[in-house]
This record gives sequence, structure tokens and C-alpha cells, in this order.
Amino acid sequence: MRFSYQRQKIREIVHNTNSHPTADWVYLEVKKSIPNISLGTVYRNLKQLEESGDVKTIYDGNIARYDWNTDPHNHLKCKNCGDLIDIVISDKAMYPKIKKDFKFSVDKVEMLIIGTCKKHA
Amino acid sequence: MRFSYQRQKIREIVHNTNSHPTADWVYLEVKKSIPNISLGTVYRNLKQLEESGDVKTIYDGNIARYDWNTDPHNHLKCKNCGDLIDIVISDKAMYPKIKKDFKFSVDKVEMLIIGTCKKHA
DNA sequence: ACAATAATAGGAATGATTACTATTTATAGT
DNA sequence: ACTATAAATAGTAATCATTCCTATTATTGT
Repeated sequence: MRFSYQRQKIREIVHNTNSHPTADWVYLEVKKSIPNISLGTVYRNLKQLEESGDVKTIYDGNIARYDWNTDPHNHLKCKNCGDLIDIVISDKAMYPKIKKDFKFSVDKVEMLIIGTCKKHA
Repeated sequence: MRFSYQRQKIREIVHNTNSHPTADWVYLEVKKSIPNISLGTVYRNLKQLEESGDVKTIYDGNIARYDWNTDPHNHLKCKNCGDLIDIVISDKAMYPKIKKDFKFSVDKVEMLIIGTCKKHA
């Protein structure tokens, strides 16, 4: 993968926020320093960054969000404000039982925990 | 909610399959008995059936699927064939810890377990 | 410096879903 | 049974997120 200024900026933006941004938010953000960047470039680079293990894609309902944190982890989602909060849950304990009961080999567990955050209790 | 023949058929179709169908699949299926039904009607009714607790919507990546099983449960997804398999995981045990650590009240946990099913081991 | 080709901008295309509107249909009240 | 009312529909246009296409630009190995 060849260097590109656009990709460098996109990576930087995702890595400098905890807001689990959407592609569109990243686009608006990167436009501030590269005004004529195109949305397609943002999508293409986010995909490449995911492939190179630089960002992780998380699905929030039916929209993709991007996360600099590529370690296995999950999210709490507040139904009021929509905020996503990182949480590490060790789900490996359930792998053997799933293997036994369903003959299904687990690669990963995508978990979205929906509820109310402390700001909206 | 008033009776409609279309809604009755849509409900019946979702309740008679274990394939976690998409709106489009339901549309193609219901067309067999109501040839001029429109896709909008399918979406509208699936939404109403979800509100009335008759079906459950599950998000598989960025596409919605519908499930007759409205009891709390999760899914195994085979990365080879895309099949979804129902699984009941009692995740209630983690609620108190999440409440304690994050002051976050959990409503429900959406879990998608990705791996390889027995047919594609 | 130059050739090869990866990456880009800009816009068109796609796929899922929702919105709009004139017409049809279920049903509550007479 | 008849009618008025409003909910539901078909058909189509619009929207939103995302991907694809193509001529042009930029990076990098030689």
C-alpha cells in the first residue's frame, strides 16, 4: 500500500476521537484540511485501514462506525444519546460450550449492549 | 391496528420460516399469493409487527432481518454460508457489573457470534 | 527524471429503506 | 345493509449509506 496524504489524515482523525465516528463525520472533518477530498476516498481508505488492521468497523444498527481501538472489545449504547462506550468483556468462556452444543467454531463475538448511560439515568 | 390481509400474510410468512428472512425475501414470498403487493407495504407491516411484538428485527451487518422468535436470544452467524442459528445465552449475569462499573442500566444485549458452522468446518 | 501504476476527485450507480399521494378497504355507528 | 371515517394500500419518487467508474494526479522504484 502506497503512501497517501488523504489516508494519513483519515487515520489520524479516527485515531484522535473516542466518538466512534461514521464515514460521513470523518469526511466532514477531513474536509477541513483537504477541502476537495471526496467521500469515496474516505470510504475506500477506511476500508483499507480496516484491512491493514489500523481501524475497526463496528455496526451500529445499520450504519458503519469506525474505531481506532482494534483490540477485541464491545460497546454500551445509550438509547437516549446514542453514545457508544467501550467495554471489554471476556466472552471466550462461552466458546467451548458453543462448540460442543452446535459444532460451531467461534471467531469473534460482536456485542452491543443497549441501555441508559449515567448522563440519562 | 386494523386488520389487513397483507399484514396477515406477511406475519404468516415470517412465522413459517427459520431463515431469518430479509424484507426483500418476504416481499418475493408474499408476491406469490398477493402479486401486486408493494415493497413499501412489506416494510411498513414488518415495522408494525415489530411494534406489536409479533416479530423481532435483527441487524446482520447493515441489513435488517426478521425473526418470529421474539424471546430474548442471540445468533451464531456462519462466515461461509451466512446462515443464522438461534442461541440462548443468559447474559443477565453481566448487568450488575456494568451498572457498577459504568453506571449504565442495561435493557438488552444484541450479540452476533461469528464463526464457522458444522456444515463448513 | 521517468515510467509504471496506485490513489484521487467527481460523479454516477446501487441497494436498502422511507416518504408521498391518490385510491381502496375495514369497520364503527346509524 | 349503508355510509362516513380513517387506516392501509399500490405505485412511485426520494433518501441515505455505500460502492463503482473513469479520466487525471501523485508516489515510488529504477
